[in-house]
Amino acid sequence: MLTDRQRMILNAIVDDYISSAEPVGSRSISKRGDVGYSPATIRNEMADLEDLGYLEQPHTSAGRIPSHKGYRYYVDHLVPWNSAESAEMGTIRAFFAEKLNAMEQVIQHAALVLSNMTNYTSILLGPEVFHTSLRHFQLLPLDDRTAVAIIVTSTGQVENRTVNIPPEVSVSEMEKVVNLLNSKLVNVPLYKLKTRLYSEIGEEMQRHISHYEELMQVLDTALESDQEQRIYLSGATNMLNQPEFKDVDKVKTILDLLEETPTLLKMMAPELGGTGIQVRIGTENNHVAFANCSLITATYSLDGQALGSIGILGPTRMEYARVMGILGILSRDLTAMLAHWYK
Amino acid sequence: MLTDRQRMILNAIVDDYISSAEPVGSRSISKRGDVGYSPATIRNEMADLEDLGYLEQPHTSAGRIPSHKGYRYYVDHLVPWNSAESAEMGTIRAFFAEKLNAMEQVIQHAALVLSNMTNYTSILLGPEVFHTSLRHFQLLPLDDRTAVAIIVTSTGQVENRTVNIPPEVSVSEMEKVVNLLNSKLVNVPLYKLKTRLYSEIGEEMQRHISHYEELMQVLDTALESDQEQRIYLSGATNMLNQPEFKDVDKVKTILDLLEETPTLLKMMAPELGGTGIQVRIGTENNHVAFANCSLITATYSLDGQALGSIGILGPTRMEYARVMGILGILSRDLTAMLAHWYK
DNA sequence: CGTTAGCACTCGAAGCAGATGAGTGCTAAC
DNA sequence: GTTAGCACTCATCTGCTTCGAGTGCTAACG
Repeated sequence: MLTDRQRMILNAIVDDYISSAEPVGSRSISKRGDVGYSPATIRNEMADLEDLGYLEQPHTSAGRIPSHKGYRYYVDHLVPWNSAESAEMGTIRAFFAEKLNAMEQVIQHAALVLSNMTNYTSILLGPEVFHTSLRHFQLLPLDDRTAVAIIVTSTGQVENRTVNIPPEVSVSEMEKVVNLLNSKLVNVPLYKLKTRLYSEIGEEMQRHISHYEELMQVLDTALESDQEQRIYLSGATNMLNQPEFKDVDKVKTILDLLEETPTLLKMMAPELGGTGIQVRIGTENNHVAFANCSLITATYSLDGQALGSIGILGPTRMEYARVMGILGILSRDLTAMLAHWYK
Repeated sequence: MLTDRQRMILNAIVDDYISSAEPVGSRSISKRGDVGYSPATIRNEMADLEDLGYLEQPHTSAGRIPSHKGYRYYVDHLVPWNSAESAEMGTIRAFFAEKLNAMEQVIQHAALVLSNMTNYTSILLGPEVFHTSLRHFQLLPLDDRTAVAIIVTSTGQVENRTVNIPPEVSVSEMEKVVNLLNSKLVNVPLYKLKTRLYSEIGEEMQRHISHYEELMQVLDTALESDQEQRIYLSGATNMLNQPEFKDVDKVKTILDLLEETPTLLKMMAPELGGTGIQVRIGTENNHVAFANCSLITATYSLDGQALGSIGILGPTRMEYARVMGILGILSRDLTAMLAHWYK
């Protein structure tokens, strides 16, 4: 719908604004050289672009800045898509070179690397409990009344929970039960554990075990899956580097939001059909506090099914191209790594 | 060294400044009522206090604000010591009412409660590895090449580490070793584990076990104690509420420092002889960035030996009385809880 | 002699006026 | 279709003034 020249100018404006954070005027676009027109011509086009809603003017005699619609167009049509062989590649690959074992560590480290590379805030969502399964279950007695329930998942995570053991239950009985669980529940997805516990094992347990009720209660709390999905944040204070957040109040509302796990979860939850890289600009994140922020997310997956997501939060004036490139590489590599993990 | 009246006035000034964050003038002190003198008299005393170094003037015709020395005097001699039965007590006790099991959870929760109650930043240092001992050791095989080493400590913490098992070592051998470890190393302090491993068990193992070298290597990484002591931060963004930190740059350096674990460790490390509540004002924290901050810390202990510490970081203009009261109560209760924990 | 009233003085904060200049929109010429 | 020229706008900067909170000093008071 836009002419080539309009696209070119819009592109130049967004680029300029991204790096300068100042409204950009017709003269500075003209001087850049890559748009070979005089300021006047550019002014005309800018006026048109403003009418079409791609640009905004903070006030009459200031330069133009991209509107949300402008950013959207930029992201959808103009981003220089140099995902191929970027300089970033090296850093990311180097990060994978360190041998890291448990999935959790990988994710945590990735968050750090991301925020350092981009100077924005990175948000990583751990592999969903949804798709991980039980690899091993164990009860370690601490004393005669308490024990630690240990759940090892297929991604190598180890979760533990302290449980109270009712006095009536004997150690040998506990052992029997644990063996039963390990033989029957291994490879069952975590979120199905509790239902399977009742449906498949209940009957058998009732036959062999006294104090069925009490034991079930213990197991129930033991298998309580760590509902709060792991979220890893890194570089939250990078927000403070951005000139648009030099107002403490604004930044405070954002940082406060970042401490609320549920909000983050909602934001980061992988879109249903959404594969590839998603960009949500300004109000597209459904939160007023993020009106001046953009969130770029990608998912990593196994067998084509999204397992978790990685994201970068920054100002709407964000280095979309670079960040999208980095996220693309990282999500691909994470996916590859997962596949390898499962052999 | 100060006269009663000077003390009274200093106290009034600090109190006023703590709640208003504005330089306080002679008139406002006089109007408060609790100092029954005219502004002129108070002015004279203020001039003296300034000469003595307890007060400062931001500029000639502004009110006075307490100097570091003034805060120090206030904290040492003037803080209304109402630790007895404060309203805070309820909140803290309520927090302990929830039954919480593992030490780790308790600490984490305490950090949250502290920052919420005070509106400052809370920093908690977990129980030192130094004084916790091994309660149980376990190796869970994941597949034929890897296993999870699980260490349960006397404080109920569960640490886990993934280790690679050399192909030459058989499962039954591993079991033998684990049993040996459990029979010999339980109740040994964590930091002594590795030396004990070599001194006491090495010999015996060499007799019964083939592939001694390889196994030792596995155990060595498995017992590697989680060097980085656990630090729990809460309410870091509360810093942004303080008017003295409305300048983004200042707050950024502080928040950045708070993300550096080593720095925090150094700051929070329990003082050697120091028992009770410690207050470090401004530059007494050895960090320029904390020049405008005060850190109040207390320790919790077992058998008279400090295990960890709890602290509140806020502006030098801080509600010392309240915070010190809260920290006092909480540290006492944590200590009591620990004693109970060990029975 | 300690306390207080009075007063001149200081100095930052707030408000205002004019200058500056980046940037625009429009018109007319190329 | 493009561009040069020009009048116009408006945020920002600067210097100036005013205002007032607060001081220090002196002298008077009980």
